[in-house]
Amino acid sequence: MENSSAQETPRAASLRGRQAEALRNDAAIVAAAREVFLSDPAAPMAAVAAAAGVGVGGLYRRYAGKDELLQRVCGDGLRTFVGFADEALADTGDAWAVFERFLQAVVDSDVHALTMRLAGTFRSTEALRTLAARSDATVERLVRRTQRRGGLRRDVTAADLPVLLQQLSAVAVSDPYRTGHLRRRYLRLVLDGLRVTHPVDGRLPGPGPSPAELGERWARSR
Amino acid sequence: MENSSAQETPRAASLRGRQAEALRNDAAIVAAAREVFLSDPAAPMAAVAAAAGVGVGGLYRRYAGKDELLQRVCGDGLRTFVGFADEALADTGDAWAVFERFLQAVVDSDVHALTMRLAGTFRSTEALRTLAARSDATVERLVRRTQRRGGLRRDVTAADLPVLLQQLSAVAVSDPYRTGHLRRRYLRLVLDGLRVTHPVDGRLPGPGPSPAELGERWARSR
DNA sequence: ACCCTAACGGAACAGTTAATTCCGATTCAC
DNA sequence: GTGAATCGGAATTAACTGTTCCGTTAGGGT
Repeated sequence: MENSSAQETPRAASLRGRQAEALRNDAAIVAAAREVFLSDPAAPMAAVAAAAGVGVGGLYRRYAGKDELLQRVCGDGLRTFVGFADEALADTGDAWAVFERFLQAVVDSDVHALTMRLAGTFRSTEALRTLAARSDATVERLVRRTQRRGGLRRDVTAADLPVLLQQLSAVAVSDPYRTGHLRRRYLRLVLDGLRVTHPVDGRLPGPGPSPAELGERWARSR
Repeated sequence: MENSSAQETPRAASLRGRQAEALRNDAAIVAAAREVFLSDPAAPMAAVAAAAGVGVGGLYRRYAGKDELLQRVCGDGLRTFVGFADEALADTGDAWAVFERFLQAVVDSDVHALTMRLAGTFRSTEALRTLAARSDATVERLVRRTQRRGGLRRDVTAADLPVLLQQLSAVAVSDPYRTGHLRRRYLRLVLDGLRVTHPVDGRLPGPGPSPAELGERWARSR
């Protein structure tokens, strides 16, 4: 939806005619790419073009190749994610409620499915990795705060969150609307497992995911 | 591991020489297929052959095509799953403990990952669908019993289980051993969310997955 | 009105991947 | 020693998909 990273967007002023079409296409392409790659991370460029109502030529005029398009989409997703996290951290209301809303927002916006399912699909960039690192740091702080003041169980780590989100994003049916509903359903279940008002029988077994294990997904591929 | 459905296995008696090799290959192929397709449902036949230490020719001597091999592996998995479910249902011990062990076993044996990740990959068969139906019925009974006598929260349905298992099977790192550990970790989390000794704030939102939604996965493809 | 040019759509090209077939070599059974 | 069963893997064939190329179109400046 939004275009945080101006891809050399020409002065956003309202243009008309051919240039207006170009601008519309810019938006359509990113939106289409987001949607298409979301439902199939390995989708062909032609599928993106079709979804955007554009010829493949139009794609290549803007992006040097598939990698670049993927990086753009993935970067947008990561930025949105970090946005949610920052927002949550800035919210000093009830810690647990904030935490819940944060996950809710991430799940609803599908950002995580996007970012994670795409990682490993294309050559990552330094910028992307930096962004990911910042993301991790923010989540880390959020988790700690929620443990301290929000009743989040102590035996989960920040590294568990990406994995939990990844699991949630594995829930998918053909109807995107229903998919959203179902994900919310399982998120609630997970949240109930995460908040331990009354200590349950066992600590979570084994250590959580290590940075290396999470990092596997960001390894450069190809 | 086991070979419930005798694939016209020649009288299991100990043969020797060439036929012994053939028999060994039979086993190696199924085992290799299981392992390979587990880590990559779209793996090429050549990968299975290599893992089995057999030429591709050997594969095609036994299975008419990839579909048939996939059906075999998938069927084996489903049967194992049903086995666990039956076993659980027959166990009249502490209902919750039995339920926990059941999920534990399913997750550990990776059956579900196998069955679900493969569904949709190949042309299903009537036999497979029948087996799936029986599986559903058994799980349904198990869930109801656990709700009645084991403290399983009332707002989950039997249809939630496949989805939860699917989510768990989305947890995967390169090391299969660690993958098992991590899955157990998140299973515990889910279990904590499933058993509600103390009522939590909200009922699970929305209706659970409908049979049709679950069935999508079994739709014939290709 | 009339070109020039930017942008467009999509056909054609080239490289890759993977299912399946085929065949010469191998090895036991008799 | 010979034949039939089995083997391994090269060759074949069919799709698929990223990318390039080019003829067409339509603003917009004069």
